[in-house]
Amino acid sequence: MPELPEVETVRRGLAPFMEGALIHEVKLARGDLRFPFPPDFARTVAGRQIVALSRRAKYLLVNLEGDLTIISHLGMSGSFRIDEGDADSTPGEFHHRRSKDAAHDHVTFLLERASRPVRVIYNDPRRFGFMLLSKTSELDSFPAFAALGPEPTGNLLSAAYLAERFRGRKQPLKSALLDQRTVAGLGNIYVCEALHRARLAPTRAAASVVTPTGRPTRALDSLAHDIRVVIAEAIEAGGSSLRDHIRTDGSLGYFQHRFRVYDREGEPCPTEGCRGIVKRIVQSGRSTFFCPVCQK
DNA sequence: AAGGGAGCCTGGCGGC
DNA sequence: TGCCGCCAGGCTCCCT
Repeated sequence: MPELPEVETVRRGLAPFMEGALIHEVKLARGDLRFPFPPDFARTVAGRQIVALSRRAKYLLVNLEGDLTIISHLGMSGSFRIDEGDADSTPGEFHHRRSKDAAHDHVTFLLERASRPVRVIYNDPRRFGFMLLSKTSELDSFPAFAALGPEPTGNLLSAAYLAERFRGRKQPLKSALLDQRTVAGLGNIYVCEALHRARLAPTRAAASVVTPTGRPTRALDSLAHDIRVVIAEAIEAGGSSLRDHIRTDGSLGYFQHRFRVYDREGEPCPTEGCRGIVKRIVQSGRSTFFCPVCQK
């Protein structure tokens, strides 16, 4: 499921229910997901108030009082959902979905917010996700965060920065962009989409969009811009839902309808005036979708 | 030393 | 209908 726009959508969906809430209890259905939960995870977290929900790259951060943060990663199939009030009074459709998925409900947060009970449930069939703890004051030295590149939101991501990263690198643009040290939060979908918008072939060497003096080419200017735009549009659309519900209320994101190439093998290239057909290739074991005609 | 591939898991889908 | 192999939005480790 989750690249940056999907995690940001989850954060926005959870925030109204979680920020300011008191954690009464945490129930773990098993001792591990991708990694074991930290020792005494439930006991350490219980009794604290949630100060804020934030995000770094594809990580959701639950900032608690007392210099403690839950670092949550959704892996490939993780999702959160909210359950307000009595468990018995949930609507039929919701109940149906819940019972179907219950085998993969791994964590339940029992919260109280504004004197009302709220349950926040983490579900993850493939269990590639995880939850860890860090002192809030030491988050920057968390191993996965130490080397992260800039966020593609706002104006932090510049062509000059990418030129510096790409200079001298033979690695294909696709893999260079999937590397979280280049840009934080990009995944397979949005890398394919950004490269198409910038009309750059995913197989092209990263160094080929940098001039001999280390400056960005015009194509790289475009790429830096297109990455920011595609991420902003996807967040606006509530992310992309392929086979999973991603929003905390069970509704779907709709950016998947705006994919230009991702999962569109064999379809006509959407670039105006281009007569190409979207092609699928495999790079580093991952599917890449692109137009061999207009992406050079 | 950079880059490719395997592995971690389960579920859904297409093909036979 | 049933079974089988393939594929999936991420990340880390190991090998060359």
